[in-house]
Amino acid sequence: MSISGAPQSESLATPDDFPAQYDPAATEAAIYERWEQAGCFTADASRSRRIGGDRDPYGILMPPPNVTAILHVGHGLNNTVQDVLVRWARMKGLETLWLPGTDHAGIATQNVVEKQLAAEGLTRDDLGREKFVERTKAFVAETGGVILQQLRAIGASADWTRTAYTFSPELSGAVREAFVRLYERGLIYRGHRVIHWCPRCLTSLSDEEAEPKETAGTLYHISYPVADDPTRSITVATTRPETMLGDVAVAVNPSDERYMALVGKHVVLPLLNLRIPVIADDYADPAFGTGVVKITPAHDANDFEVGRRHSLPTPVVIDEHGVMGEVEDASGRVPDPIRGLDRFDARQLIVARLEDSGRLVKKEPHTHNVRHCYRCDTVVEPRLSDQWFVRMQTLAHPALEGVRQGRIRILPEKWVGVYEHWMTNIRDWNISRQLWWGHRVPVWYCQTCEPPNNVMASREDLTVCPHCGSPVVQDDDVLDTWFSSWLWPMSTLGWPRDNSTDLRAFYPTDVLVTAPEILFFWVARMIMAGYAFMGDAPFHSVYLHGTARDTQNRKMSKSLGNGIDPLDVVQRYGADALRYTLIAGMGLGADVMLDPADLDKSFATGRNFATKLWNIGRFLLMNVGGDSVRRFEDVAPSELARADAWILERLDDAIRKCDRAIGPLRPARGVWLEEERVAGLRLNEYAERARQFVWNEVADWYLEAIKTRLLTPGADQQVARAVLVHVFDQALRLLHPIVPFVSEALWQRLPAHVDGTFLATSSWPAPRPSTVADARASQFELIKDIIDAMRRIRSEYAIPPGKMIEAFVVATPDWRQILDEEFSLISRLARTALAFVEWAPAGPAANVVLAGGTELIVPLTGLIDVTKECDRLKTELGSLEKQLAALEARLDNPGFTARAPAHVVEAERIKREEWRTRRGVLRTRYEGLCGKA
RNA sequence: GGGCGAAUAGCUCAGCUGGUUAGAGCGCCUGUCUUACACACAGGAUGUCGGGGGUUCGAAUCCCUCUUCGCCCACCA
Repeated sequence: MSISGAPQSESLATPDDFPAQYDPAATEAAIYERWEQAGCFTADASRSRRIGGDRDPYGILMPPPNVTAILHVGHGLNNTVQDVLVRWARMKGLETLWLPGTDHAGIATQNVVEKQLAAEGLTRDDLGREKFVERTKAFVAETGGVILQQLRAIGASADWTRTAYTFSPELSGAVREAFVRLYERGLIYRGHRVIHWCPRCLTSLSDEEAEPKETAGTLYHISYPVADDPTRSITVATTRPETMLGDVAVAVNPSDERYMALVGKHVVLPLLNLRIPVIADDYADPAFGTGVVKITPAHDANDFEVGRRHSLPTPVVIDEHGVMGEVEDASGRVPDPIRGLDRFDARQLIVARLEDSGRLVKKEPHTHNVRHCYRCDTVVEPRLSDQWFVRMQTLAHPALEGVRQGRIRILPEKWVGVYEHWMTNIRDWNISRQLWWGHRVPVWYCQTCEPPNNVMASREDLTVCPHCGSPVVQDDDVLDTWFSSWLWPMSTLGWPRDNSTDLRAFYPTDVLVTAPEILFFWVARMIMAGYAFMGDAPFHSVYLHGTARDTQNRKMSKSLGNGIDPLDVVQRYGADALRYTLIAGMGLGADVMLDPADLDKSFATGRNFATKLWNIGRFLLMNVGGDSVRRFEDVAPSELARADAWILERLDDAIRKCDRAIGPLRPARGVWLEEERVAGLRLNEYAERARQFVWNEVADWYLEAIKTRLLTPGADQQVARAVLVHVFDQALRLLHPIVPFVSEALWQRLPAHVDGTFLATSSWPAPRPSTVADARASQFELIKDIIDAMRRIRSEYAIPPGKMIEAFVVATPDWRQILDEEFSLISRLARTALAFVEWAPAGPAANVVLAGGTELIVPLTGLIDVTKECDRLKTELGSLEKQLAALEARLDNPGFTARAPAHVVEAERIKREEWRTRRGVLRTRYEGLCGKA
């Protein structure tokens, strides 16, 4: 079905153009195109109040997916959450910017292109740096950003006119500016130390990029004979025997009495027959292994520190590829059969040799953490090298305070502790990568000048030295991808241009939505950059959502093959079904469980809901059609029927609850107060209340209640139509952020729709000002109760659905009149005729006591077996007695009446009276029917 | 090793500051093609709220402890 084209006069639905099954495939793409063409998602910076406009701004920055990525369910989840918030804010009347973009993803993209080259039998070295970068650029230009197109299919209402890219000229300028500023502040330095190195990607990695994985390894105990006294030896324990070729000492704890006498003496390094000293250092833990630790400064970060403290040499025996060799200061340390071996093969050989020479004392299984490259999973090798580092401690301080003082909140709150712990123990960030794909380190070296003039960080490319005029060369390294990502909230808005309109209009933004995995990689660093460069946090809320998992609780991933393709879901059930299912199934921070093997079941919730919504629209249009409808605003309160009053009250309640679930737009006073700090962002609660309203209140009750009125021409018909259209319009608004497509499709067909207007840019509903409770609304509750009660009784006694029965009502005159007026409604929905009596007739009967003491009596003569009814009454009476006894005991308890809040006690008293009445009724019936108990 | 979190219906989970008879979706059972919807309607069943102890008039909710899972951090070679 196409929503465009058809003039209003023809919008009266026929079964042909309005099938019972909603067909998202025929609807969604066209709607999205119209939104985009109409500029619904384009933010107008000039309207931001911050630069003199008429609206409060609202901003969300899309976590940029890798430029080579294709959409997976994690993206779907992440972007759906953002889209719900953004659409909500937009409807709330804020000038809303959702800024999309991609990340050039240094290692990841380089790996992809290298794989392509490998398929052609080439390496990056065959091409050379320049050509390789050209090729990668071409690859990105050709295939990159597919994911942004895919995001449109799930309805993402991002401002595509502002799409950013971390490697664009603008953002590259920001990267360089940030680097130079930090360099000038002395916060970036060149460090010579042991860092994480990936021997496959041939680059260094930050601590965060080297992921620890628990591994079952072996702890080898090796005996090192004491020099000059071959009868004695000490035993060291290591998991990496191959590094012993680089040993320069063994360390014991200075307080360890076992080895005190040996400190200052030497031991002989097996295999090499090298004399190395025994040193005392606190690093050695007497309780671990043998208490002796071998020191290999070039191949272990801790050993490096020990070596530095004791001025030890740093022989390098493993090269950049993870192959054994005398790389640096290691002359004679790598004997022939070992040289040229891969590190793991070398381990085997060395262990074998130690075994042969009797030096291997013991092998014991040992599980420990081994770090792996986060991009290619290769075991990371600690490597001594020169890298660029950012001093983090000064940057961390304001970012830590920002969270502690409530400028920023992190939800769910359990992550606050994790954040604080990381921030207080923060270590310097290795930002240089030995890659070709990325922002080149903006540092130039002059061969002629003396330090410190020979090293220059510059905003502009340099060719000659500004000091001496000789040619300069640029640093070969590129920057960590995250060094551009951490500037995202600023760089995408135009930083460092101070006069950037977007920056002034939208910084700081509002909510950052992402997965907890990148809390340190990205979120914490963005906060630090925000304070460092803008003097303020980049957002006030961090929403960390869960992960999509399969039925075995495994994270969905490409490598496990247990993923769900969101586009597949969109194609089968529609984007709305995908979105609704994800939102409804996701508590704050909780994981979403989906079954990749049974999409039908996984997405039934969303699909069914979209269909239900569709059918309500279908009902409305079949009844109201193209006829003119009275404006709801023109309907006087006195014209409203009880059902109208009731549904309007439910609508107000739904709006309030949805608003409360989504929460405050931002902190009321700029800083989160204790009571609002955890408020909102409960999107599942919002979805649930909205669903309840539409399904359980509008569809199940209101629609059923007004069917007769809609079919009966007259003034009341017009009232019913007006209320129905109004209520459904409001419901569509309420649901639009979650199910944008079907809601828009239906909204466009509402009788009063003005051509060219969109639900996406219409206003969010507001509850009516709360007034005194409408008595007629609560009267409708009683009618509902009666119908419910009748349905239960009918079902319990297996009365055939078609059979009309009669019930007697004992009620006060007020209620009697109300029920009399609603007779046809009750009789239609409960298939029961009501007769009014002063007291219950004799004979077997079912009865129910309702609000206001109204008693409903259904004679069962001819319908049931008396013995059975006696049993049933007895059981019911029994359980009532029990519950009543407990209730009475509670009310007799002086502690309860004294300490419980008054309204609780009052409620209990009322309940006691109701139950006592009910007990009396049941007893009378029982005695009348079955004799004395 | 340190820190944090979770355990509620067959499954996935709500249940916020302790207070009517603990809820939803999916699944299951019974009935129904009731003129919007069988992707529906009406009704129904199922819970010692992980075990134990404590605080309280009152505990799924607060405290302690145990068990089992999960997450984060950490240089124990």
